[in-house]
Amino acid sequence: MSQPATQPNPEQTTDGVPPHRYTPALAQSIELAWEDRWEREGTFHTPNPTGRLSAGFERVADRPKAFVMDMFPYPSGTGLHVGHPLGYLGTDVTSRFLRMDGRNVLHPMGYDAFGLPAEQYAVQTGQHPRVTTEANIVAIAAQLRRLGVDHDTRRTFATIDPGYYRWTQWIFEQIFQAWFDPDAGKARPIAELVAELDAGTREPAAGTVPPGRTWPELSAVERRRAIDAHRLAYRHEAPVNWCPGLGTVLSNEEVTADGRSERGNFPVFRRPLTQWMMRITAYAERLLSDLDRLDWPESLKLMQRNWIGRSTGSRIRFSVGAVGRADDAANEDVEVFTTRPDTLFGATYLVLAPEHPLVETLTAAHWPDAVDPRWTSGAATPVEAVAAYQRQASRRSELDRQAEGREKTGVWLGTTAVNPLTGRDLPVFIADYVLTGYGTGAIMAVPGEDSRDWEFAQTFGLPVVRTVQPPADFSGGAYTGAGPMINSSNEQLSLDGLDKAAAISAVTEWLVASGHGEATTTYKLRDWLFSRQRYWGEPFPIVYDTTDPEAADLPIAVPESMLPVLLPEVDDYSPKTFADDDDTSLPEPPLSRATDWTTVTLDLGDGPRQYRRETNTMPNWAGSCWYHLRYLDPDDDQRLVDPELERYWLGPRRPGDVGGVDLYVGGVEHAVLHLLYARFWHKVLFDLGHVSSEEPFRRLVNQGYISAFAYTDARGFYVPAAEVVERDGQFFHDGEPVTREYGKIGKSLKNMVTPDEMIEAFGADTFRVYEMSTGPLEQSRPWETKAVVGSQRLLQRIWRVVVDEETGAARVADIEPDDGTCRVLHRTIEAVRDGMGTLRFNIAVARITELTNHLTQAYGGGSAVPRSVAEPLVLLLAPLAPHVAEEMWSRLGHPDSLAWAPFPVADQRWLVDETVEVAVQVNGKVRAQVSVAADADPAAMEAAARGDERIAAHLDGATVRRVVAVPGRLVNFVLG
RNA sequence: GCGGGAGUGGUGUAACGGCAGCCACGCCAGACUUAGGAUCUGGUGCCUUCGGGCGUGGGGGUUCGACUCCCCCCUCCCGCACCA
Repeated sequence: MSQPATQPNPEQTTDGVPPHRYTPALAQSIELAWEDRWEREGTFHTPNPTGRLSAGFERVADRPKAFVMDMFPYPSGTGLHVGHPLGYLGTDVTSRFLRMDGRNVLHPMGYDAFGLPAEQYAVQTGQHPRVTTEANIVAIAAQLRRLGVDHDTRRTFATIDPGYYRWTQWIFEQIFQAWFDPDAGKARPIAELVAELDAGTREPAAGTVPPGRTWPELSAVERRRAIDAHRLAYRHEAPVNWCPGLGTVLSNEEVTADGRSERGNFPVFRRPLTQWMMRITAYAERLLSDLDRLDWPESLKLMQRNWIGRSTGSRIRFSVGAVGRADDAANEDVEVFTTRPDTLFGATYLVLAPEHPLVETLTAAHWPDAVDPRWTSGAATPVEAVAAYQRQASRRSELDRQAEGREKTGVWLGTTAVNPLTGRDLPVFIADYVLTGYGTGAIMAVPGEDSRDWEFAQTFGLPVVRTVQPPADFSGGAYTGAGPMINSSNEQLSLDGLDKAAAISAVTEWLVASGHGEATTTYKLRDWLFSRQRYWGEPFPIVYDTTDPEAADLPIAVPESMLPVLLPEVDDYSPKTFADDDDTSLPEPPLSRATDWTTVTLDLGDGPRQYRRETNTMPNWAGSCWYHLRYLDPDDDQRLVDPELERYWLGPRRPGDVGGVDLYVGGVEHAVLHLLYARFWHKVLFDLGHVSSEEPFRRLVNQGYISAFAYTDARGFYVPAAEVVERDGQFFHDGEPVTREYGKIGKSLKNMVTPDEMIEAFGADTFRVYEMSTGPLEQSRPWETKAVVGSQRLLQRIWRVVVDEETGAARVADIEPDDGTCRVLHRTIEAVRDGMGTLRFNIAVARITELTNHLTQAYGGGSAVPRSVAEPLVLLLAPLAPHVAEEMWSRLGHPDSLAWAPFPVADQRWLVDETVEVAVQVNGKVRAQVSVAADADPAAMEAAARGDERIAAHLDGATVRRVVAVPGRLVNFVLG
C-alpha cells in the first residue's frame, strides 16, 4: 500500500516553479488521496474491548484509553465559517497526538438535529425538517472530512435517528419511573416507593396527598396522583415561560435576563400552564458539590454555581390573622425564607409573591378604618385590590418590569402577621419584587438592612427599625454592612452587641426551641420545563386513558417493547404561533393536529383500549444529554449501553473518581444549558445503575471564538471586508474611507470566510496549522486571511527539508546529525509534547518552526538531511498537518500510515547543554553574558562573571555587598 | 450593583519569580530573477549625544531580582442581576 499518493503537478513545471514544490494544488491532491486512503483502510476505527466494534482490540489492549469528544454540531442551513472548526481541530490534533503516544483513542462525531432552528428553516424553505436537516448533515460531514479529522465514522449518528431517540425515550421512561429518595440522596425506582408506602415504612412527601388524608385512605386514582407527584419527570401546573412568538413554552435557561427568548428574541410571559417538568432541583446539592471534582474552567464552574444558587438561611413562620374577617384565620402560618434571621427584630412587614397560594385565604374582606391610601391602590376592598394587582403582575413580562425601573409596587392584603420576637403587628403585602418559586415565595421585610425593603418602605410609609449599628458617618438608607446588633432584645433573647454570625446562631437556636422556624438551604435552580409545543422533537412515550374521566389526565408510560414512539409524518408541521405580545394565547402542540396518530389502541395488560398520545415534544436538549454514551456503540438496539463498554470508556479510574469523557471541547454558551442537563441525566442513570460514572465529562475546555473585522461605509452599510485596504492606519474601500468594527463573522457583515475558500487557496493542512498557531485553544482571536500565508510557508519549508523539489524523492541520508541539531531536535520534541498536552498548539507550531528554520540553515543547499532528524520532524508535524506528514512519511519509505507510529520521545541527554550562556547582572541590570559549564557551581559562575571586562569595569571601585548566583541561570552583583 | 477573567511591539502571541518580546503576520533592506503575493538572507519595542537610557494599563509593596507574588486604582471582556 505504498504507491505514491500523488502525481507531480504537470501544469506547474513550465513556469519556473519546481515540479514537486508544495503548492496549494499539490497540497490538495495529497490531501484528497490521503483522506480516501484513511477511509479505505479504516485507519481511525477505534476498537471496543467487546461487542460488534471489537475487531482489532488485541492491538490496543495494553494501551490506556482516551475518550476525546466535541460538542456535536447543530446542522444549520447557513454552513460553516472559519470559526467553527477551531474546537474540532483542537480535539483532532489532541486525539492524533494521543493515538501516536500510545493510547486507545475514541474520537467520534455526531449531529444534534432536533429543535427549533431546523424547524424554522424547514418552515421557511417549505421542506420537511428531516429533508433539510439530513442535507445539512451531509454537507457538514463532507466539510469535516475535507479538514482531515480522524473521527471513527462508524460511530456517527444523529439525534433524529429513530434508533437513537428510541433510547432518549427510554431514558425519559427511566426518569419517569423514578423518584428521589431524600434519605438516600439518590434516585430510586418508583416501584420501591409504592412498596414502602404500602408497607407503611414511608410517608408520602409533603404536598403529594390531599390535606388531612393518609396513604391508606386514598382511592386508587388518588394514589396514582400522589405517586405521580413524586416522579422525577412529572406534569405540573405552575407559572411557566410562554413565548407566543415562538408558539412554545421555554425553560428558564432559554430565557434571557431581559425576559426574551434566547431563540428569536421574542417576549416571554409567565403563565400558569400544565407542562412536563424534570425534578433537577432534587440534584441541586450534588450538581453543586460535584463541580469540585471536575477538571473544568473555574469560570464555568462558577456560572453553574451561580445558576444553582445555593444559599443558607432560615425558614421562619409568622402567624397571621385577618383584620375584619368574619371567619377565624388566625391559625394560618406564613413561612418566609431569609438569609438574615439575625435581623428578625427589625422585620416590620411581610411580603408575599402575588402568586403565593395563601394570598386568597389571607385577604381580608374590608379595609379597616383610616387605612393608608397608598396601601389600597384605590380599590374599594382588599379582594378587589389583590385581584387587580395579581392580574397586572401576570400580564407584565420581565421586560416591562425592568423598563419600569424596579419601582416598588404592591398592595396590602388588609391582614397583619405577628413578629414572634417583638409581638408587633406586621402588615402583609403582595408585591412583585418577591418572586414565587424562590425560597418560600414570601419574605419578612427588614427595611433597615435590606435596600429593596427600604425602597418599598419609603414608597408605602412603613416603619424602619435598625438592628445593625451603622458606622457613625453612615448616611444611606438600608445598611447592609457589618456591625454590632442593636435594638434586638426581649425578655427571652438578646442579640445586642453580637456580630452577625453569633446573632444568626443565637436566633436560630431560639427559632427551633420556640417552634417558629429552623435553619434551611434553598436554591435558585428551578425544575426543568421539559415539554415544547413543537413538531421537530422527540415524542413523549406517554399515553392517557381517555375512557376513564377521573384519570384522563394521568400519564401512562408506553411499554418498553413499543419504543420508539415514532414522530408521525404530517403535512403541516408548522407551530401555531401568535403575535409576539399576545399574552392571552395558549400553546397548541402541532402533533395535536395529527389526529390519526394521537388516538391509539394499545393493550397495556388489560385488553385493547383506546388511548390518547401526549402531543408535546421534548426540548432539543434531550438528545444532547446522553450522546456520549451512544458513541460507544451506536447500533446497540438491545440496551442503552453495554456496561462493559461504559466502564472501559467512561468508568472511574480509581475509587472516588467521577469518571466521564477525558476531554470535552465546546463553546461556553452551553454553561447552564446542555452542561447542566447532561450532568443531571447522567447522575440519574448512575443512581439507577445504568452507568458506573458519576459525571459525563471529566475534563472540559471551552475553545475561544474566532472573530473578524467588518467595515462600514459612510452610509453605515457593510462593504466586503476582503476588498478593504489599509493605508497608514486608515481603511479604504474603492478609495473611500470606511470604519472598522470587530466582532462576529457572518454573511450580513460581509466578512464571511469559509474553510472551503481557505482549503481552495492553501489546502486543509495550511488551514489547520494556521488555526492552531494563533493562540492557545481557549483563547478567542481575530481571523486574518493575509496571515495564513505564514503557515503555508512553514509547510513549504518543511516539505523542502524532506523532499527534493525537482525529483519528488526524499532528500535524506543515513548520516549522523551534528550535536547542535540534536539539541534543537530534542528540545523541540519536549516542547511539542508539552504544547499538545496542554492544548497550546501555538507553542508546538512555534517550536516546529524553529527546528525547521535550523534545518533549513544547517542542511540547505544540496546537503541531505539526516534521516534521524527528518523522521521525527514529520512525526511531530503529523497531528497538526496530517496529510502532508503522511505523504512525507510515505516518501521516506514507510508503507503504513503514521497515524499509529510512535510519537517522538526526547532523549534527556540532549536536553542538557555542556555549557550555558548565563546573564550577569549588576544591581539587577543585565550587563554581560558569560559562558560557563552547565553544572558550574555558584563560586565558579561568580569567578567567570568577574573575568568579564565589562563586569570588571562595573565592579571597579564599588563595594560588592552580595552576590547571587543561580546555577544555569545568572549571576547578580549587588553593589553597596 | 454582585461575581469572574484579562490588559506585553503596528497585529496574533511567548517567557519554572532569573537575559521581556520565542514563533508568525506586517514592514524595511539585500540576493536570485524578464517578472513575483515565489524562494532565500538580514533587520525591525521606544528614545539616544551610540556611552547608554526607558519600556509588560497606572501607583505602591515584597525580593538580590517582578509580565509573573501582594495591596490600591483605571480600562476592557464575560456571567448574574429585585434570588430575600
